[in-house]
Amino acid sequence: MNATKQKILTTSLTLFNQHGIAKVSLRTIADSMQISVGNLQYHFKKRDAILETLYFELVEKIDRIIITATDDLLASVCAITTEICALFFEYRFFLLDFTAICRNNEKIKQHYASLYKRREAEFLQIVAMLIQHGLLRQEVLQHEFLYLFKRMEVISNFWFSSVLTQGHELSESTIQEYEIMMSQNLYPYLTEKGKLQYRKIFPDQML
Amino acid sequence: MNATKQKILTTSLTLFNQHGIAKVSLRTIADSMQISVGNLQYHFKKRDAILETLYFELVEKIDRIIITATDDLLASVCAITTEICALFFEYRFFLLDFTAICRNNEKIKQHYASLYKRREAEFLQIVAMLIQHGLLRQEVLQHEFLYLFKRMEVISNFWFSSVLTQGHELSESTIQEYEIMMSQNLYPYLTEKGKLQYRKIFPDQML
DNA sequence: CAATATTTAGTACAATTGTACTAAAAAATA
DNA sequence: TATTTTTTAGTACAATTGTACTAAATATTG
Repeated sequence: MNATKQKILTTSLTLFNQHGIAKVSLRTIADSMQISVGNLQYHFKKRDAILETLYFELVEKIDRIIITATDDLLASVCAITTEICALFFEYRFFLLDFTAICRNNEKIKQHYASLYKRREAEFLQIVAMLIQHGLLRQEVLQHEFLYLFKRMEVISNFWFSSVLTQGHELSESTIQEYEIMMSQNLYPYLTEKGKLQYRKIFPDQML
Repeated sequence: MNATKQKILTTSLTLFNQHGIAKVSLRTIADSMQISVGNLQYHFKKRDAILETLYFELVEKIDRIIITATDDLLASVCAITTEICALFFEYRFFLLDFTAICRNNEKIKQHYASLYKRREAEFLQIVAMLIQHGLLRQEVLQHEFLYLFKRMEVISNFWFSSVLTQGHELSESTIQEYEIMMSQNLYPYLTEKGKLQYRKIFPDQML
């Protein structure tokens, strides 16, 4: 990819993360990297083209993570969580304006809707595997793990937003808290065997 | 309160819920209720004044709910959840643009930040009571119920947003799912006694 | 070198926004 | 009724936005 085009993307990402999409105009981006708006527009005909490129960049990076998951199950599920969180932080602007973006961009909206379904299926597969390995207990409520997924997805997508609304800035500790929240969310569903492994992965969390 | 002023609020609420804050200008509101922008501005000097009034309206309504909670503990906790969800739905525009609002409005931002802390304390108090009544088990992980609160707060504030990003419209079933998610979130922490009561409250959820 | 394609800058424009301001109309008050 | 206050409409304005368009500069190619 063209060097200018690439720099437009990284500059936009930085500015979006810093000030939120709504407050970053094409002029803001152009001024920030000292090129003309005309030049910027030569590389991205529509403003939304920048957004979409960044979105699919993120999606692709996440997909690459998920595929590489293999060996020790519980540990690798936790590791994936960590990696996803890091990526989410890198593209945090996106999550902070998630609803607005989906409302204004049909392309991203539709893509995420189908992505969500795919992720749901993948999650339930992992759950099935965890049960098979005797790490997770059986369901005792209707669609218990489906709702667990839904909750995890909300937390995953909106935890950064939540932190901001609490009046804090996003930082390293935000990421750490995210990981604790996600892992603790899983904990009550683990079998004794699962809890034993959990203790090894997160010794600091134990009382 | 003045009739015109009141109608401005209800009209704004409807329009905000329908199209999102960003797409509702002062002219949109004025045109919709067939008054002049000048008149609108007479009642609300700043655009944000409308927003703030609606916000504090919601806060007050929620406060009234929480205070009236008394008797059968687990059931009333669930009942409160339902009522809050109904109010959130009524003012859903607010949650759908929560981060943007907090970024742009210092007054609301600061108020919510302190409200969050208050709610956290209240939640932990209720947890203590539930434990005392033998309905909730003791903590086994560090800050386990604090993180449970954090998760509940994220889900509570961003569930509607999440549904929209999944490509669905908000409806009655959205509210129902919210209630199931929130109650199932609590379930794994209940004692045998607590689970027994749970079964009475949500017989449909049992396998 | 000459010709062509790519990249850049600059200007212009139409649309929208929040808000300030003025004056008329309506309501309240004395 | 007279006058004072409240409410309403209308106009104007400055700022910002995304984007279209033109022409110059630069790089590439033959």
